[in-house]
Amino acid sequence: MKKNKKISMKDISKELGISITTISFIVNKKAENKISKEVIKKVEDYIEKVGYKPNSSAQSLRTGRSKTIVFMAEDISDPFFSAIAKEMETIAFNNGYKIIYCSTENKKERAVELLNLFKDRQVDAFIITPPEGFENELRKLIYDEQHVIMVFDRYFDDFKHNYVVLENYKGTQEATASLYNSGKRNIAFIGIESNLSPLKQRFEGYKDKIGDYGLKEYSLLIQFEHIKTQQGQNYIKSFLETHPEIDGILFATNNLAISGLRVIKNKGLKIPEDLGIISFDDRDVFELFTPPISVIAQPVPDLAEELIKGTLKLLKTKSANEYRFYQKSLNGKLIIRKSF
Amino acid sequence: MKKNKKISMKDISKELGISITTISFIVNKKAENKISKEVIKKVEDYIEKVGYKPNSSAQSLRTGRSKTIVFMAEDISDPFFSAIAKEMETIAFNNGYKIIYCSTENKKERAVELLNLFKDRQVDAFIITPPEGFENELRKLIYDEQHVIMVFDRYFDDFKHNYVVLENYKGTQEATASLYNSGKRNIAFIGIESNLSPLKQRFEGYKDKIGDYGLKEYSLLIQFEHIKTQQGQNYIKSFLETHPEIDGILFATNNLAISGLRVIKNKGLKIPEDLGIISFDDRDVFELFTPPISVIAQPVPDLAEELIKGTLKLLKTKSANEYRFYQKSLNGKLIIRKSF
DNA sequence: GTCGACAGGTAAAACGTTTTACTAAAATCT
DNA sequence: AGATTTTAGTAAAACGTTTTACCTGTCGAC
Repeated sequence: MKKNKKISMKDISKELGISITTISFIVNKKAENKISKEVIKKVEDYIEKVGYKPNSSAQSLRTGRSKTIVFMAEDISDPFFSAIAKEMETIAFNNGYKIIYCSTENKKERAVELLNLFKDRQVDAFIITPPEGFENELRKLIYDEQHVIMVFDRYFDDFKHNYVVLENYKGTQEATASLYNSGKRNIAFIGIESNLSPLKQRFEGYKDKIGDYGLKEYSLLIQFEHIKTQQGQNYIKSFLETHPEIDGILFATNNLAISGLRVIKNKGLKIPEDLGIISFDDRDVFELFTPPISVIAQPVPDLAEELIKGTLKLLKTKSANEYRFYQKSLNGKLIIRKSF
Repeated sequence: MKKNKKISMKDISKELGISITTISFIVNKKAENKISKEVIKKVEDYIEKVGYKPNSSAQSLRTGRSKTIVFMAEDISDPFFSAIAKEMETIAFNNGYKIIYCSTENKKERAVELLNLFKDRQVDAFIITPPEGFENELRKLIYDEQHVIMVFDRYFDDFKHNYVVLENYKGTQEATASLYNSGKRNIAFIGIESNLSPLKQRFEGYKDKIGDYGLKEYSLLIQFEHIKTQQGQNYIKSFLETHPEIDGILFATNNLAISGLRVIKNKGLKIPEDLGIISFDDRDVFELFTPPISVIAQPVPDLAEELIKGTLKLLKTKSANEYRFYQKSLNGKLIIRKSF
């Protein structure tokens, strides 16, 4: 059983007869034109030999930076968010950062609670998927408390902030068009009742395109909490029964589509003959479904890269005291399968 | 713009004319029979008023404990692991712990690298899904370096350690039995070529049950890296073509089943008429598939709860210096749908 | 031979806690 | 009343870094 005393700079200092300051400079690569080559070599070799690693708590305490980023997702067990999380992880690690994840469940109170938990815990930056009604908290965080905040998936018009989002409007426009081009003329939109930017824009994209074609609008907006419930499925069911002429559906999110597909399956409707289907967000279930469902996919690796690189950049420029907003909007990708 | 100076114990001390020691005792609820009610009240009120939160870096530095747990999953974007992660998160938070996630991709080198990254970073415990060939590292970690390690999903016979796993053997026994009971007599096992305990035990469960029935064994073991690839699908395809008499398949993991279902779909085979199917691990795609696929589901919330509660318990008893192994084995749950 | 510049390095304060050992005053015991 | 214990509290060291300001010696220039 190994003697488990962690080695510190002081130990190295004593052992080598070199001051702690010098060790620190060398460890932090700030020794270049202050310390002689020989001393640097000596220290580096010794560090290598004994496997010294600086104590990160002490570093955080001294510098006020913890090399930690919090990713507050809507739901970290959702395939979309967990895929994003995984991509970010790697890049963050390679830059010496750790990521802590948490889920808001799209509840404002939960988000506030989590925020309070982390705010005073030496976190360098937040990547946040803000739930509805979170504007004011967010604004305070950014403008009053001056935290580094990257907003993901949605944004707010009323104040400037960093964000990485998707071109949602374009996405549903394209989706609606491809449903139209396959011959569908009674195209419905099933979305979520929400003021969040992506959900509104997806709806707008649909409406505008439908308007362009001079078609009739059919839409069903479901409350957030019913997306995955039986209740939600009931809404969809009666919506379809009220409008039997509907021959195409655009689902605003993958979870919505999954609920919808359950209903369609139960009712014995045929895709694509009775109903053309397209959904936002890809998931393996869509590819495996019979028939495979067409989607507007989000470019997960690109989003994740923008998110984390953007955040890292903000962190750098912040310490350089020249702050500029980081705002990116990426295009979705239409994947045509066999569902219309 | 608020003055952003963080408030510290020293500030409170000065403001209230009370020593830092006293403040510390009160903050840490160790004041009970040392400090008068009035002083406690006064300090608590003030803390409440100014929203003081202790600096966690300083706490970590002083105590050597960081209140951080690392969860090294096989792949954090896998639905199974991300579901586990999310459940653990909440419980950990409520106990004042943060979780940092990372993915080994089932690669030993990656795991070692991650471990080195975290080992010297003031982490209180590790929850690890060890990749193949990780035994020795793990043993060192536990016995030489005396870290708090909880092993998840798999375990090793050669040395004692904490774990939370599933009753995999029972699971495939049951699965094989239900395939048999539905009339299938040429039941194949499609698994993964691996020495990891769950994969071996799942295979054993199948083999023993098949032996009990006096049936012929059919099995295909795929390498880890081919599970999700086209290559893997090709293996499955030719396996099925070599043994056209197969009328039932037990898939050892969900990802394997997904690859298998793609093949089955492409070949135009009918489930359950041509082929009865059952898979390990539930996923929404199985429920939505046509026909819905039966599974042995893992009890995710229970597993997560055991994992995190077990780890927290180890952390407590470790500081109390009475260490006992925490070993739990939970039962899977057979969910019969329409696939045989 | 004095001045300045530079190279190579160090001492010590500070970051914000926790915790040990101590004290002064009050209460209790004998 | 004197000794002892209890109550209520505090001073100061320590955790392991980073960073500022300083020091010492050497060399070249004048």
